[in-house]
Amino acid sequence: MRLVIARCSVDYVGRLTAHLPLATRLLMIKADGSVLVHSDGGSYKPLNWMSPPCVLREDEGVWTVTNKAGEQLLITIEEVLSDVSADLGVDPGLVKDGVEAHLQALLAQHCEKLGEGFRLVRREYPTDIGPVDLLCRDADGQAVAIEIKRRGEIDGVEQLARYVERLDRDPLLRPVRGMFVAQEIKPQAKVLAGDRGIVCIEVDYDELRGIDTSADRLF
Amino acid sequence: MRLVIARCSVDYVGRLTAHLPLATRLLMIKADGSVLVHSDGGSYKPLNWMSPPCVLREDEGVWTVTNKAGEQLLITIEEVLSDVSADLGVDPGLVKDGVEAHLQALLAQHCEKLGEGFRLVRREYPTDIGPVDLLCRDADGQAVAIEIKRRGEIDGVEQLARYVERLDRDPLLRPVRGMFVAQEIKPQAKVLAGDRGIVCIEVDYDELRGIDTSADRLF
DNA sequence: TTGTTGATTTCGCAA
DNA sequence: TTGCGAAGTCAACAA
Repeated sequence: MRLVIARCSVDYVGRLTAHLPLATRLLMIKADGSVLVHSDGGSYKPLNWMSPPCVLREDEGVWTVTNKAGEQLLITIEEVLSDVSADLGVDPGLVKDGVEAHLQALLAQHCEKLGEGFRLVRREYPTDIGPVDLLCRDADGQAVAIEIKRRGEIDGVEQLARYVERLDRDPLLRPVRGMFVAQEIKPQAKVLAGDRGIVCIEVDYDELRGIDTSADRLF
Repeated sequence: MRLVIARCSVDYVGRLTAHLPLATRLLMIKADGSVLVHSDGGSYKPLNWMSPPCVLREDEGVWTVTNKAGEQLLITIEEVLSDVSADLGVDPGLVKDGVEAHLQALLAQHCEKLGEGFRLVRREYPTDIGPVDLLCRDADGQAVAIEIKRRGEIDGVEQLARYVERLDRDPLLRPVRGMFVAQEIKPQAKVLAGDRGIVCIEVDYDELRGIDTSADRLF
């Protein structure tokens, strides 16, 4: 990795065109040739960048970064204030825990938490407009399509409503009801769900994880 | 801005928990206190980070970054390989040039590209749930409501369906048909559009831009 | 302040 | 490879 602090202006021509006027910025050049232009603030997103794979050509006062699609990042360098390099090696990578996939896995395993007598038919039950997270049968044997989100918003309800509409056309499933499950459901989503005849359930991730852990610890 | 290259391990506890094993990485500390942990590859997204506003506490071999919500980034530093600082000042910021707006302008000017004999009634035709991008009349004089997106997804189809439903209540327009226009339309959006009786058209932005340019150059 | 929408989204998984 | 949904999405903009 190479880190250059320089007074520069930057132009991007590709999926859009964008321009950065002359100012002092950090230019980060990674081992794969990708370039990031960072200012001293804002978020983790650079002001401008070129994603790998791409090629950096360094001319007198002008850097040209080009990718396969022909998109270009033009960096005009007025003055270099600092220029350091280091060999970082390959990163072992991030280990995550606590995202939607976990929630879905936990609920698939403990679907009785969603309603007494619930039995799982399958996860990722396919429809022709995409898979629904869980398909269950309730205590009466009626089909229940379940959409799981970390945070329940209006889109998720619409999405589930479409799934239910599709699944309800299947004579082997009909009648199908919908259940919207999330750690937290926004009021507007609840209203729309009510309109669509969809039940909303808010679940506690830590509690579910606890159940799972305690079940493991029985042995 | 301060740039530290160090052998370190990183733990994040907040909206999720995540761990980075010991490796050499770049730690970027911005003027607003935010911290980014970058590896020498991947995209512009850091391996881990803390967004501002947040506070960095530096102890012997351990950095603790905390934000208002109580989320924490713990950086355990084994060895510092480089440590440079620079004053970058405030960045004047990015100047963008949009694609979707341009696409709408081009199609308003060349709506015959959407169907033979099409005439523009107006851009941003108002309804009580928001303006539809274009309203046209086809060769037979029938009203056509047109929604333009850069990329056509399922939400856009729903949006257009709502517009068509509203406009169709107007006796001066009825019957109104819908047309969904984008550079690229996803298969699922096409399926839903078919269901809703909406026509899908994929247009070539570069070609349209070319027509426009050549038309300009007649003079 | 809160909600909604777009992104040069990026990222990960599965067909 | 492509498609699709999630993201610690982030960030801009409107209400």
